[in-house]
Amino acid sequence: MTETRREQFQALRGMRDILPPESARRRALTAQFIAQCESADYHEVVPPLVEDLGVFLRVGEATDVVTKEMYDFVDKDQTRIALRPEMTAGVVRAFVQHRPLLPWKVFYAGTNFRHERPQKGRYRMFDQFGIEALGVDDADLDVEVIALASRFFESIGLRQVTLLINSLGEHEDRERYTEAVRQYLLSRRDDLSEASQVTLERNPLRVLDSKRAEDRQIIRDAPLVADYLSAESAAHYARVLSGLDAIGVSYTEDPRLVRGLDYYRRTTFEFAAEALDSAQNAIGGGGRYDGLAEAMGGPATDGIGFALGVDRILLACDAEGVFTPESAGLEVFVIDTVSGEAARDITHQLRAAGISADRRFGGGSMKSQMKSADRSGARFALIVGEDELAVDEVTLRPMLGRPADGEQRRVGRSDLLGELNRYCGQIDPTNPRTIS
RNA sequence: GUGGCCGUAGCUCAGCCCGGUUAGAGCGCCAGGUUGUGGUCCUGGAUGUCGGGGGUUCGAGUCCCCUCGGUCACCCCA
Repeated sequence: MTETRREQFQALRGMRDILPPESARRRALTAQFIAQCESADYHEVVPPLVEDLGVFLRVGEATDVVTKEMYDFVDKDQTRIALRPEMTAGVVRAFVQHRPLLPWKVFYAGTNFRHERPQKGRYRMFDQFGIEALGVDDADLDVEVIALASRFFESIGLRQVTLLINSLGEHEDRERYTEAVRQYLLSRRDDLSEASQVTLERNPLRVLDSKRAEDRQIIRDAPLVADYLSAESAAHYARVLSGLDAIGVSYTEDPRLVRGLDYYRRTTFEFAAEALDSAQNAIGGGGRYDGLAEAMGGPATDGIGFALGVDRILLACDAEGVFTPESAGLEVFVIDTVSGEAARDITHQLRAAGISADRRFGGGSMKSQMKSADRSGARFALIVGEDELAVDEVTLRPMLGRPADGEQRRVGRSDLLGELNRYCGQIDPTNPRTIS
């Protein structure tokens, strides 16, 4: 009765630990994305993880992301704050606060929180990266933004990605269209699924996204946005499409694509991974949000951006069997069967010289230390035993069977670095190598 | 938030339907075969709050309830 068991904690629901080697793979993915961004002159912005609740409410009062899924709470000073459910709102807030020169082209990579029921490819804590470009009304910017995402997917080897695209028109167009959809759906209200009838009340456009069989037929006959676009919106959209054609980015027009966030205007798009058979096959999405900066209290400023889901991209990569980067690999594993002092000193010396090295702590037999060396994947085992110690030498044993690494041999301690430098690369300490 | 399925060693799983001696396998791990040499092979070894709590029973991994977690779908979205 008095015996108490120590409670064992585990990660909260929907949150998980990313362990090696998966952690390195994610880092490599992000590095790829950053490279694409920088090639187009986008630079990183790092907004806070927490904002005033009001910032996120601008995302849309009618969206689930804001109404049901936000991690919001009252701070110690009684202000209402929230963990970000997405990045765009914070970035636009930052834009309004700092008023940078236009155009402002930024990228971000970070963690978001949404209190949803976890599912494959959907977690309560999840990473996204994306870009935002503010201050330009040119359709060619839409093309640039979309093309950047498209190039990124190609660069990591993803092939089965479909770009879905649509235009929701200007604010007024969208309003008129929404009303038309509402009227139409009301006329068929009794045929809609129960859930969609509820959705219809607060956000008619979202009904168009329903996956329920009974809704499908009705949705098919719903009014099309294209018929509600102003001449200007239609021209903008046409120019986006012709731009994509010109640079060879293929797309599928989807007149039902409405997307979940209220702030979208005109161009909207989504990337679907065809290799994913789960319902979570949207690996990214974005669009224009021309009214958002103004809603945030800033000047009327056009904007466009997208966000990509790291977890889902990786899932898609798994499904296609692509993007399996290998780590750089350990160069030397030091084995010391005497006192351990040589292992201590040599690993330090090698690392300082830019050669990656590891050893085993706690000694152990030659055999067991060799097993450790093998498991480490090291290119060379560097052996120090009684014999070597006596004559101030080490034994260098190639472990990977590469002909270029030569045969096992004895090397003088003073010649060690010179010998290894013939095989192992130097590390620039200001630019540590990453896995590629 | 709603519903289906699942939860047994570090991992993948068998055992559960038809309760009954020390709960198993493969992989991994450790050690030895090889008193200085890994990856193959052989031999041996360690490891389980059977997710947690309660109940039924002489007896529960096995049956019942609750709960937590996972998973899939819906909702929604990346």
